[in-house]
Amino acid sequence: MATTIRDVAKEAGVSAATVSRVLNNSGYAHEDTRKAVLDAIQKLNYRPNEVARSLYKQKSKLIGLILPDITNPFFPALARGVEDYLREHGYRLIIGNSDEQLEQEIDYLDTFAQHNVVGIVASINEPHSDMLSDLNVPIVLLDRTVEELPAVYADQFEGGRLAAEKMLERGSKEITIIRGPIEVRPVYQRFVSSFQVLRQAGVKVHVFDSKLSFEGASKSASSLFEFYPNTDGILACNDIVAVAMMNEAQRTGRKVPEDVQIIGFDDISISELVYPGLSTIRQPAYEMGEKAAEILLKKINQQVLDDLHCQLPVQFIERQSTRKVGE
Amino acid sequence: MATTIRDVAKEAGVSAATVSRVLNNSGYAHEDTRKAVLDAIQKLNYRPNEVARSLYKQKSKLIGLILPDITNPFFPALARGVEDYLREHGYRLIIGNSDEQLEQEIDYLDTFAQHNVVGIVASINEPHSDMLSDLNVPIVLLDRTVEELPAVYADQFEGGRLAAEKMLERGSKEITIIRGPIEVRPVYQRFVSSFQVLRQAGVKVHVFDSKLSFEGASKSASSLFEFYPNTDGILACNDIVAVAMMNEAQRTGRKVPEDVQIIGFDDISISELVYPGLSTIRQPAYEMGEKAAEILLKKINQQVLDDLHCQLPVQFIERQSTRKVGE
DNA sequence: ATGAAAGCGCTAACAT
DNA sequence: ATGTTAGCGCTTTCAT
Repeated sequence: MATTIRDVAKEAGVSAATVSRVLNNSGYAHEDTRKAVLDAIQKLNYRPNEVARSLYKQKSKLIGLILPDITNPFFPALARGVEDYLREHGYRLIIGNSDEQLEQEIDYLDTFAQHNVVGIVASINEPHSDMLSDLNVPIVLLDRTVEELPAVYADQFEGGRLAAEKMLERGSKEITIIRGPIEVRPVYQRFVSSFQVLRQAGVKVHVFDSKLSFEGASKSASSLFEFYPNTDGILACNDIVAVAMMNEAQRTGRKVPEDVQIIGFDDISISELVYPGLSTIRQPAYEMGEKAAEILLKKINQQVLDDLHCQLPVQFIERQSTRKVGE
Repeated sequence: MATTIRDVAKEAGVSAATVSRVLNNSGYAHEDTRKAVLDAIQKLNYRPNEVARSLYKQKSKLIGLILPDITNPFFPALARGVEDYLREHGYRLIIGNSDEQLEQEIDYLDTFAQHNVVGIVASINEPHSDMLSDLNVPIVLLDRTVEELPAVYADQFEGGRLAAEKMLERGSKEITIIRGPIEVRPVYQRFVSSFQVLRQAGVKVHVFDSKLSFEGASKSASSLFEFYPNTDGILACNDIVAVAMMNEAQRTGRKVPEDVQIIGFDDISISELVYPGLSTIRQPAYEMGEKAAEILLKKINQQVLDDLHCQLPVQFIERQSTRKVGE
């Protein structure tokens, strides 16, 4: 059996209440008793039971995190940002993968409530507002947005625009945009933005669909050049898809970037390691996670938020899958 | 305020105890009252407070998971396996990244205890046995082993051997083994095993060190061919490192697999997507995670384990970074 | 078959 | 400055 606050109290020759006071630095405590208590705690290696604490205070030190799929490298980066920040502030994470499934999101939200989480960070598309207000717990959206909730995300329109412009500047004339699932908002936004720029520029543009997953990317890649053999520029919806497309380009004897240029989205770690290095639009995933955590803690501590929405800048990272030009 | 068991009791016109009974299918309950309670639960959308439950029973529905670094694609695969299995059985995950740091591992173990977790899955090298027995909670090691604890891992010796043999069969004569950090046991084991095979075969073999991370891989890759320019075969400690090396090979004008063959380890998702496709030793990560979860639940439910250690098979996955031979 | 009451470990009023 | 008491929401004897 773990040591309880009573054990400590007995050891120190005081009451449980006193122990609680020194533990929480609340109320008075004579320096001597304080020391006695601290000694007893040390001696018994006592750690307060968070569950009991949580039951009484109706709030835990737990924070819920919902991500679509931790298996997609973009999300672990977010998660680490969240975790590292929260951890330093004494909070821990209950984590759940939703696979973008409403049902699973709800299921986790439910669980979070049952465990008295004090806050939630979530990458979900349509927050179930009744549910959320029901929980009555601060939430911040990550990589997703909705008008009324705090959110941290990267500038998708700028990202989409940047990708298209850089591609244009580097001379591609027949560009295929790989569009991800339109239900995933940020992915759709970057598509729209790229598409607009390309259209206005008057180049030839194709739209080709792909899932965001590894298998999906691989599958769609295999038929890209059957549909659009003259593609000389690819704007991919994320880096995974970009890498798959780059593979297919090379496999079909095309040179990258000479014959086909490719720009990805996200800047996941692997993008730097593949050959040729993948040019991409960087989303500052780790920082996004940190920022979301920071905002969440502010809300938890009732501090006022300067802005509900925090948009982080994206950045064009040029590597070797595009033809560098003097700028 | 969330609805409590008393609200339900009042609504159903019974006592809290009765509600509890129907909730847990324990003790008697007349069919009529049972129905009344169920209706009330439905009507009030009542969900029992897991924290209160956990406090009384001294055990939660939470399971702790410690991973070195979720940012390394091998671990999310494990994590998903664990999560998906546990989830189906009503358990949730508190997750923590340790960065292989003893201090953080202990920190999380502590947290887990404070939250009354009923079990732990951990990828840690030296379980702090005093601590662990202190928690008095079942644990299963994942991707790591120690004599006395249940563990799930892939056959590292076989993996190392396979990689070396396949490389030999495919004709490389001057092989560089990229050795990861020797403190990480499985990584060390695969190295030893490969090394032995290569030595016995009498080919020229170099050993070159690298970290397992993206940055580490990239850094060490950049000087590989300065040290061993005549390398015609690379055995990498994991796929990330393999991809980095493959990049460097191509960057320095070497053809893969014609001039240099490369075999990785893990078979992370991206390995299929890079060009050329990376031949590798597959560890069944997702299945490992599932298996660990399964074993943990068995322990939690006091069932007997057939074997303490569960070793899963590895497999050589041949793609295009090696020269296929008729076999 | 059901209810009353105690208690899981902790904290916060309230006394002293 | 410190102790006593009640109670967070639940489960489980023990009565009835």
